[in-house]
Amino acid sequence: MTTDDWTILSRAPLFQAMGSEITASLIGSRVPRHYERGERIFQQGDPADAFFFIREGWVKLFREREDGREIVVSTFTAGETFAEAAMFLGGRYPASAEVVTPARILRVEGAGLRQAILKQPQLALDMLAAAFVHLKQLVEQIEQLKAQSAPQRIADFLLGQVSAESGPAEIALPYDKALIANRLGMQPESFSRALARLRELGVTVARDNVRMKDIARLTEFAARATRDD
Amino acid sequence: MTTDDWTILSRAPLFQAMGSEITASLIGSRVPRHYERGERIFQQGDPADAFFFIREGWVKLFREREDGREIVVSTFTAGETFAEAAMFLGGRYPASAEVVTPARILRVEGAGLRQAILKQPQLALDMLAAAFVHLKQLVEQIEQLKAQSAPQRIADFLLGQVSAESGPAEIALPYDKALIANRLGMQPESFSRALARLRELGVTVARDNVRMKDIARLTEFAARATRDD
DNA sequence: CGATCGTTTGATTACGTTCAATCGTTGTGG
DNA sequence: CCACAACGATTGAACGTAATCAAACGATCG
Repeated sequence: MTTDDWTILSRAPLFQAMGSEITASLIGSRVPRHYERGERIFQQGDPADAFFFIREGWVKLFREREDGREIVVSTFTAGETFAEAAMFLGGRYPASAEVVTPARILRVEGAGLRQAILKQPQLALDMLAAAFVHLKQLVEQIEQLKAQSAPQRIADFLLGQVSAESGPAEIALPYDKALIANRLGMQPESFSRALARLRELGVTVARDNVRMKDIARLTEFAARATRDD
Repeated sequence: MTTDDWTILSRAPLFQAMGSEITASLIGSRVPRHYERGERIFQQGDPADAFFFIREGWVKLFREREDGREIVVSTFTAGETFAEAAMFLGGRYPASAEVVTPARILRVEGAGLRQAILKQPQLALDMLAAAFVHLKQLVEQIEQLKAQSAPQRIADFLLGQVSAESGPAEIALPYDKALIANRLGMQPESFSRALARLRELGVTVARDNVRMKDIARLTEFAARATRDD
């Protein structure tokens, strides 16, 4: 691992909580592995014996249904850890994970971590905090799905990619539009059309480049009920 | 608290993990309070300084939107605890809770618990387990919302109320149909119609009484894609 | 240059929402 | 005790949104 790798890694809440010695002993001489787009990291039902840190790229977490469809539950990117909770309990992964862009990902075995916790209870609190963050995100996603129309969900998604709270902004879509569509619970065709309809609110799209003229207006639109414009 | 109260309470995973001494010291001489239908337990944004154990009745957990609509995120019933994670981190409740049937609920202050954890790290692991269970449930709900039609979600809900895996079953709906509808992400009218359409699969409804002729068939229906019957 | 993949566009359909009216039950007050 | 509100649930009709099926487009890659 390069110094850069370490810097970014130690910024992740979980590693920050662990402190550098424990982190170092946990990771040892392991380095992030390169993944190609489309590679599986783990499969729904596999024994959950490790969690992951993303150094670069994007990962999708999804459920596989009997009928073959995939339902994207969440996406993660550089600087984030995922599957900590599942690993931690030593059960089985409740979903599958796959790389959606070229990526570098560090796999961290869970065995050591479980021991570390018994020695340093504060660590458990931090893991709980991480789990709670995911929990809140899922609750918000449920609210989104139940209460917002397709264009509103897209607006929310776009707003999640910007830091400013008003004024204009320009971003690059992080991954395939079809994947965004799935994440937001709609078909790619619906995504395309709904995104086009956001033009009325000052959103212009060229390839994966999205320009928003007025963040505040978009925020307003995402929050309000469908019935009023 | 009666002996019955204690029996049921100590069956909850969280209390089971704590052991009887810690549980006793945490609860002291507190007793479950009676709540009327419609009473608020806490409000989205309140400081999360306690969690709750349901001795009797049903509780809904919901988000309140700017436009006044309520989005039900989850429901809980006798023998279950809720809001542990939020309380535990000492932040604020991310949703509101309200009693939907006459109920008896025990409020447990969080301050003591946080201290107990630092003394008994295993407890943190158990709390993490509880959080993970909720996490899985939310993931499943997201899958439901994204992948299943209204009748399928109702079928899933009904199946969640029965213990058997095949054969016939008869249950009472636990609370208002309008609330079930909201929980499943649809309008009461849609619920009514969708439930009626389940008649073809051997589901007959009279008031809040639901009789299912063939659990296995219903399970099959809930899992398969909408396109095929 | 042709093949492939991701995206867009078009036409049609189906599902669920919305608005509205009705029905049945429960509970209340005259 | 009955009449009548009040509420939950159902039913009907019209509408709207998104899904589906199908085709075309554009960029990328071999």
